[in-house]
Amino acid sequence: MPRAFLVKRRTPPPAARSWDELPDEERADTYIPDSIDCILKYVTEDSLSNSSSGDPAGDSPERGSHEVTNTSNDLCEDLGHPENGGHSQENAEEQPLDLKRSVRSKVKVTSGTLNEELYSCDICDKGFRLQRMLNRHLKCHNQVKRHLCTFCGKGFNDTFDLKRHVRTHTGIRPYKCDICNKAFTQRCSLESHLKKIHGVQQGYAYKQRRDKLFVCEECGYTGPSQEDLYLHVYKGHPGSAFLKKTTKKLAALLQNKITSVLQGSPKPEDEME
DNA sequence: CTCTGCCGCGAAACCTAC
DNA sequence: GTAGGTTTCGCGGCAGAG
Repeated sequence: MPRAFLVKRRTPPPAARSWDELPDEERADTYIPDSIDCILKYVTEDSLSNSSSGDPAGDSPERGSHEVTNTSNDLCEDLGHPENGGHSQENAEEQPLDLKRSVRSKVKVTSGTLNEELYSCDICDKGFRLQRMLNRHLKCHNQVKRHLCTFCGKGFNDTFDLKRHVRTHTGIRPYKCDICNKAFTQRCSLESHLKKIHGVQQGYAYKQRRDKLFVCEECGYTGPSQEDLYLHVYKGHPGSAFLKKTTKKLAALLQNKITSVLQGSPKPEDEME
């Protein structure tokens, strides 16, 4: 197996990804990047303060994403400058590579009948069965990327795309091979690995949903249920945005169970306020 | 009903061994 | 240069929340 998969070297960030030097089996399930604070600080102080075209009203430091007005190409150009996006000179040399990625275009041929597609995109003529699908598709053509990576400044249209991307910075790899302990950031990577390396064929139908994996983006902990994850975050990361985002109804439901589990354990600090 | 988070699929890019 | 496995990400579809 090529060692590149154990020690990633493609795009080292300004602050070294020390966690990437660990073997997968050591970092797979619970992995806390110890330099995450310095990275966030670096980005916050250097890039955000210098981006005069930013969104000062909407950028809370606690937010995982930011409203941005960069175009994707503009963004790539900006990232080439150390003062805008936190890239070092070393990374600036790799910028052509990033640029290639950013302009990568995909021509995806979607199977299915076009006869029932009543809503078509004026820009690319792609057709959709539902208006809301067209509305969502139009975001793809929108130059404004709503969700900005706090590590590298790259923008995404989708929060999940950002969340998935951030794992490349944090080193969190929730999907672990039971056979060789190698870990992956995405499920399809694990399934591809299982199929090619171990010859394990997944027994799922096309597009069949797998069991949801509940991942703590703070440390990489994975739980079998939302309740389990909530309990983990509640105890281990009381200041996590995850707790704030959990709906009140669900939180109340989980809180009752957690209370019975903890049986009088002290509340987290921010809950005490 | 709309919005949005999450998911899987697919493909380009990447990396190392040979 | 090529092969083969991995990484990364764009995007359509689905489903739950509001």
